Amino acid sequence: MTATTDTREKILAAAEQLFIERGYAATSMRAIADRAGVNLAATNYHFGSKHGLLTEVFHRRVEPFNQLRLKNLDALEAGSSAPTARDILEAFCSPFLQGDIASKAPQIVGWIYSEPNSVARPLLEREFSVVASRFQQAFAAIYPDVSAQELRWRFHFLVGSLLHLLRLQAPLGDKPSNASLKSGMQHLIDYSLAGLARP
Amino acid sequence: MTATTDTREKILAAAEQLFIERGYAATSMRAIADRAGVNLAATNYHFGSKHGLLTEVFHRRVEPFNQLRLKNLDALEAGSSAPTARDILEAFCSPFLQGDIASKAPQIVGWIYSEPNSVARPLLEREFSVVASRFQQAFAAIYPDVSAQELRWRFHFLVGSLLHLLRLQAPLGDKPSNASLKSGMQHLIDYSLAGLARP
DNA sequence: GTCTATATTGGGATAGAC
DNA sequence: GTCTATCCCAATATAGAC
Repeated sequence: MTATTDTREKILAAAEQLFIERGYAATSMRAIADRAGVNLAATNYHFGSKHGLLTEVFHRRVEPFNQLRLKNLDALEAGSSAPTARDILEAFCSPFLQGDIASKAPQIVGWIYSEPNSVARPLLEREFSVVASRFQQAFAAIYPDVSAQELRWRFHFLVGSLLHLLRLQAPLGDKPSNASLKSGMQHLIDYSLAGLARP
Repeated sequence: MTATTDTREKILAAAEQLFIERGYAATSMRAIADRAGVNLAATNYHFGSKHGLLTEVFHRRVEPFNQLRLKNLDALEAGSSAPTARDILEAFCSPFLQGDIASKAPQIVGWIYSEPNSVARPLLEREFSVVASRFQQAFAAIYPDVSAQELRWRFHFLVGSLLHLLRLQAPLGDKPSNASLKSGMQHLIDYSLAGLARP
């Protein structure tokens, strides 16, 4: 690593943390530069603008993460036996637990959905539309007697529960931790299966 | 109505709309005053500060809304026959559909949960902790064989699905409307019942 | 690639006239 | 209760030296 990428990385890490904590609009470039321990001008040199920095912060976590989701799904569909709903659900959710690949991905994804539409929409469309469509198709193959519209609703509610878990990690009153995310994900899968797999 | 309350109301309505659209941090007092058609100084006169305005915008929608939820629950528990899970779920969700009482409440609630913790937490604790606890108790009475911890998770996921519905109104790809909120709420209740009512 | 210094704009809040 | 005018500070972004 040269000093160049080092500065870049420090800015990205600081911005990521502050966006998660305070949101995009409430985070200033000054605060980012301060926490990164770099000069204010370096932020604009490397990313052009605050919005450019936002795009990069989001993309570098979510892109490899979504690749992993799709790889999981490919593996299931290439298998000899047809995947179960639980298999698909785990392919969709479990990457959030693989800390080595995307330790910050849960918080990044939980955060971006909470931004106003003007901020979040373009990023969501770009990064998630393929994944959402692939996984909905996978569920559709399992439940041929459920209408596409009904299936979209069920998927919608699943995503809502997942995002709420990613954002708060534990129910109000409990204190969040890495353990509670892992445990919560198991609860989520059991809960969601009941809602997804109805006649 | 005197001119006084009129100005107050115009500011509240404008702030409410802008907070929903852009979020708290991205909304300036100037933008609020402009949209309300009042002078900038009037905003500080009536609410002291931007944060005071936020508190009032939130409270005036959510307070009567939560009262209605609790009234619904009281009525159920005072009835001769024991309420079903569906009864309780409807008591919790249906106030979002009563446009005359709380036409903006769905969007307000959907929005406040998306604010950073520093903004949202104090408001959430103040306004929702009683309601959440009452409804969890009601579910606990129905499912005595499910542990309190497990029940908190299920309630947590239900709230996540509900908030996602309130925020986006329709699945990605569909276009949102009042009709889709109403229809979505029925889908949500069926979906959530399956997750809540497991052995 | 990184710094200092600064241009420029917009923010929240208030003093004081009416 | 409402206005005008303004204070003071923080924001994004860039110019230009090193």
